[in-house]
Amino acid sequence: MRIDIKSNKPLYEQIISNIKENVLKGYLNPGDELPSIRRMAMELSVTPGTVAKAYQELERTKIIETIRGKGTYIASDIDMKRVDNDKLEAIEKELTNQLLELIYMGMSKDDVRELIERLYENLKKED
Amino acid sequence: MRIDIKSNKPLYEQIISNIKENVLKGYLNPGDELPSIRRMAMELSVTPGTVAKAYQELERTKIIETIRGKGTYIASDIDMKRVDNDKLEAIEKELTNQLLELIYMGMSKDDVRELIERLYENLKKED
Amino acid sequence: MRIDIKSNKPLYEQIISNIKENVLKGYLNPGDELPSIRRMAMELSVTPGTVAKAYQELERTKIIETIRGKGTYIASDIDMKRVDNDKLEAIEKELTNQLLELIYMGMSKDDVRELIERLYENLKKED
Amino acid sequence: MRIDIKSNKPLYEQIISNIKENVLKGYLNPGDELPSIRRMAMELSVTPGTVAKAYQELERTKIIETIRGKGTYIASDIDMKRVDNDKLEAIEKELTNQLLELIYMGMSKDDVRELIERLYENLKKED
DNA sequence: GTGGTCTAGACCACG
DNA sequence: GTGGTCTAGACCACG
Repeated sequence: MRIDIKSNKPLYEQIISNIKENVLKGYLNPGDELPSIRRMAMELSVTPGTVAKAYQELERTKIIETIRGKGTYIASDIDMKRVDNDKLEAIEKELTNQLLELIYMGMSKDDVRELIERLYENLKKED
Repeated sequence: MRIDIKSNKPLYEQIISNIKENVLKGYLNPGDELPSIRRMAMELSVTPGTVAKAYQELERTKIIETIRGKGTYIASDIDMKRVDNDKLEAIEKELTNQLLELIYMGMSKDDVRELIERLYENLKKED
Repeated sequence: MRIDIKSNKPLYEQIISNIKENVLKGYLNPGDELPSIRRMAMELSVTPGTVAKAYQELERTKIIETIRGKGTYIASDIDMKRVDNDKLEAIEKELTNQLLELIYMGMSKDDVRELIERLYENLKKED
Repeated sequence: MRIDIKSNKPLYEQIISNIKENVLKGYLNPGDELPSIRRMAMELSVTPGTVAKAYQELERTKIIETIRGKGTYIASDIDMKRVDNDKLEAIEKELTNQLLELIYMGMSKDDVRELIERLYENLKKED
């Protein structure tokens, strides 16, 4: 698991994306224990507050569960089928902007299709 | 042309996206004059500096041309075929994150494909 | 004689540079008559005020002479040997900045030397 | 580091030139931290916005890297070998104008050569 | 009229 | 603490 300190994407969001990706790929499964906040912070060379923020957000969206005094775990009832319309709309807006950029860089519809396909495949099991 | 004051996306970036989208859809064509900074600022209820920042960014990427003391125009030699590898890489990263979110919302590969197709179509001429 | 409306260099300065260059190359000689302000303005598709400003500046630096009611001429006693220390300092500063940019673009000392040589040659008689 | 408030050169451009010059001379090296926007603004008696504009421009050209919430640093992979043809053309035009001025001040080809040589040397390590 | 720069602040998210 | 965005204005050169 790696973090890019130079990215303009906030560190805590990078941590969230990373964990979600690991769940999706099957590297992390329901019930698996996550490293403690301090341990994870050390591994990534960030402050504990940053990891805490990521964990809180993941807990809020029910991807992980914290058992006080024990540890943090991937939620046992993790459900990937909840649809959040507000969020969907936001993602669509952002996706639209990125498509716009791709088109401005000279990509044809087929190029875009292919790119999406490729990115999608990279996300499913095994990097 | 509208701006969403509540969006977490900076106003000047929204202006940029809007203009790019209008060019792509054919509402704005090479040589067309854009509203002056002050006029656009009034219409959008933002400060002139915010519009100026958007225009300057568009100028740097060669989408518009400004003639000091005269006005701002869609570039006559607008070229959408320049490829910028650094930028492509950044877009791929962001796209990956958005795909991730879509999958978490329960979308199948076909759903994603369909969504992209739909967004793409919305970008081409006529909303 | 051409003017670049898109340049960020003021039009009147472009006119000044153009005339100076023509004198240097021998296309314009002491005593030669320049087009009237209105005529020059039409030829360059600029407003007469812009040409007037250029002529005034050239007159101030003794490169041209205006004889009221007759016309404007290249100064008969044009002297290219006046040294203006303030101006020299200003030019040195700007030159330094441009050298800086060239070095940042990867030019070696020899590359720079060669470039200057080439530009210098282009300035002397015959383009 | 000094700024000339009376110069007709914009303050933020002066800041940019200053930093580039310091990098070239080896006073600033890859990884070095730059003063924060506010600190630099105070030292130069300008507004933070002006320094921010300079830093952003330097970031766009990959000379510095900023880590949001942490600070601004000289790029670790600073690369001076990127060639930008549009920019080169613009610099050549400006250089031509400056050579023109030098010739008008009575400089011979040798004088010009010498001047360039001297300016070039001043740029390399140690003032 | 136009765009460009700048001030003197404010508020924000991130760490 | 840091950088990023934005306001509400000012002044400037150019045309």
